[in-house]
Amino acid sequence: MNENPYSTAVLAWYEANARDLPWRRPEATPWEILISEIMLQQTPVVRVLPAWEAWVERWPRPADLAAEPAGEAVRMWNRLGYPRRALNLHACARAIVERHDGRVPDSHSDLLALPGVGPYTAAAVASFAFGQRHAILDTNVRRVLARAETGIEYPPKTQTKAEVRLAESLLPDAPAVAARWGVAVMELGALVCTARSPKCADCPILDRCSWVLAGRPPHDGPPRRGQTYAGTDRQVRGRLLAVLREAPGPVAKEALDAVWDKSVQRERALDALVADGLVDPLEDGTYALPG
DNA sequence: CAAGCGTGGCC
DNA sequence: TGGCCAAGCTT
Repeated sequence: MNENPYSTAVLAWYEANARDLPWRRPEATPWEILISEIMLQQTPVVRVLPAWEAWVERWPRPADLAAEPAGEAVRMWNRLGYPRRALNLHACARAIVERHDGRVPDSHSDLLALPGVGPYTAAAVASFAFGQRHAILDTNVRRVLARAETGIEYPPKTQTKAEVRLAESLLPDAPAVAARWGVAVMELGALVCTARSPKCADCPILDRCSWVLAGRPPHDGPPRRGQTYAGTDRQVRGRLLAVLREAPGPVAKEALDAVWDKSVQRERALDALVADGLVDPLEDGTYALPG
């Protein structure tokens, strides 16, 4: 068998422990899987589940979403965070209709050309939706490989070429097995080999984990970058957009002004939202979600 | 390439 | 309590 030293154990563990997520079911369509992958970017599964259900019910095919104004996607995004992704998904739908006859493309390069689809998401859709052989390297896999292979607690802050090479070197040869392997390692990172308090007692490759064999040395080097939020433009953007999402139609400037005291920062945030295409300034001085 | 981009839950 | 973290992408 053309498998890496972990694959049998990890695949068996996945069979027994994988969560029953709707986008993993056999009947899930490539479009549904693409929606899930965009939603899951930097967002926990538990928060994605209800949003995903609502989206696939309302827009079961790319053409259904493509027929709507972008603002409807932003409104449906609700509080998932990073609302730019709603715009991206809407633009994906229109690109898929215009360039790919309404079907999610199956080639990695075509996927990569879609808005908001980067190397990870393109590989994930090609692998999970179409059974192709691509290295899956997300935050979960990076952490598992850092520990199991490299023997360090956390991967580098930014993804390195060495990590990509490592992930590729571990990829089973048969596409179907490779696809299974990719989702299995992700799941292992999500459920067992977690960032804080990993559940090593439940790990199927504990006896081969370089980090454990080295005595679980703590992370050294610079502290990992923390995200600040309170008081940032991001928080202001979030408040401004929330007002627009919750309103049935265009809102007056005064309603937006009420969400933040500091006018300079508030105006900067609003301008940025307009520049990003998330907010539409209307002729009469009111603001709306994009048409 | 490092910074910017939302939101909420957890320890 | 508050920093950390969550299936990244874009510029």
